[in-house]
Amino acid sequence: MSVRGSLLAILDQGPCYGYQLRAEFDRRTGSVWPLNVGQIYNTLDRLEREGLVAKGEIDEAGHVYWEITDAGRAAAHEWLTEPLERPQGGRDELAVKIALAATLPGADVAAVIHAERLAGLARLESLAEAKNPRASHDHREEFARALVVDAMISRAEAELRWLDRTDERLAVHRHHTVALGLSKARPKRGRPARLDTSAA
Amino acid sequence: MSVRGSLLAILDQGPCYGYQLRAEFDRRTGSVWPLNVGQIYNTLDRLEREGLVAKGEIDEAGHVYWEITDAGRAAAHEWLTEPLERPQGGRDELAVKIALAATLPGADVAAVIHAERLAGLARLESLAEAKNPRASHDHREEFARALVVDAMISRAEAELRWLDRTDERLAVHRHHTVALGLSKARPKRGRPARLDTSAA
DNA sequence: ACAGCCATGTAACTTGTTACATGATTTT
DNA sequence: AAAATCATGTAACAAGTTACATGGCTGT
Repeated sequence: MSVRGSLLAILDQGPCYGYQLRAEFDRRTGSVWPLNVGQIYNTLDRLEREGLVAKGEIDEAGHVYWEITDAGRAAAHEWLTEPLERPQGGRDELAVKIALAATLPGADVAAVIHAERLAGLARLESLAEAKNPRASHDHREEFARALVVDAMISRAEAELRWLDRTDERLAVHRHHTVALGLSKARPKRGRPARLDTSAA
Repeated sequence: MSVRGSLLAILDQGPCYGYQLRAEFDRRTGSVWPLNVGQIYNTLDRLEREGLVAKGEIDEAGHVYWEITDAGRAAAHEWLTEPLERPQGGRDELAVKIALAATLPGADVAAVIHAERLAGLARLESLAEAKNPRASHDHREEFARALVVDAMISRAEAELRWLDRTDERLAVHRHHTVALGLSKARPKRGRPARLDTSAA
């Protein structure tokens, strides 16, 4: 919902045309996440379908301006006011992967963790570089960039710490079995059925 | 890709039928993210289209078993081996929202941050509760649950810290202007055009 | 003249997600 | 007999993402 919400919030400041919206999004997020222009037009169409924005005038230069509707204003306000809904299946990709790996008899969890750890460190490094102020930027855009990069660093560090903790935990519990074969305790009542590469 | 990858990784252990796959996924992730069964069948169909899995035998009880193909095995291996690709537009929803709010002349950033902070604390609290071992579980499933819950706590804490830092930073820089009106510096060459609810 | 940015759009696709329909079998 | 669980599926949607087509204008 971040593109959706962002466009609404920006349009709440006044009519904009598509290409301009991208520029606004970029400015306001420190140009950290380049946004494909096509997506702007897609999203505008979808927002129009929902009655949250409307096609407005076209100026002499041919720019197609979009305006926010009352419903759109309400939606923008809600997006800002209400805390982000973490969708039901807000799965943490990394956690899923490591948890899976830890329970697969065949897999080398330590190697998986190590690979992710390296990638995390690399990411951190490039983020540290991205932190250095850019040259030609507006100082407000620079500020936005700092916020955003800081968030990414924060998250990356948290992931690394978690990976380390998990690695240790696994090392400690290594002598216990963590691996899970395909469950033999099948549902209630089909006759048992087949297979089992299990190693429990 | 976490459902996709998980199914492949599980099927790599041996053939399973749909309903069973959900049980396996749940067990291996501590039942933290309940997975709609329908999605299993959807995903299996999609994986079949890609040639990564194939419909296998049906046992006496009527269970439709799925098998992994060689290509599927390769994909599963890659999913585990290669660090997760953070997609291009790997936008951090929270960071986008706060950055946007911070640059909108009209918005009350502090309030937005405060709301997210409260939500974050609430989440942390419910996670702390979710950390308590469940009764009837297998101890390995309990372990998986611990890993996953820990990851979520770790992330939630990181977000809270970032929110606090950001709040402070904004307070310090409050006297400087952070708000960004719609850019007057329009692209190169259309005649200026219209509007401006800007407040810079 | 040619490269490159400005600008608008379209089509297709991916992953995830829900809601619903259907029926068999257990459990109460 | 009713409620719950097992089990398989379908249809539709949401949000994001890319690749491509098209044209005008601008600076070199």
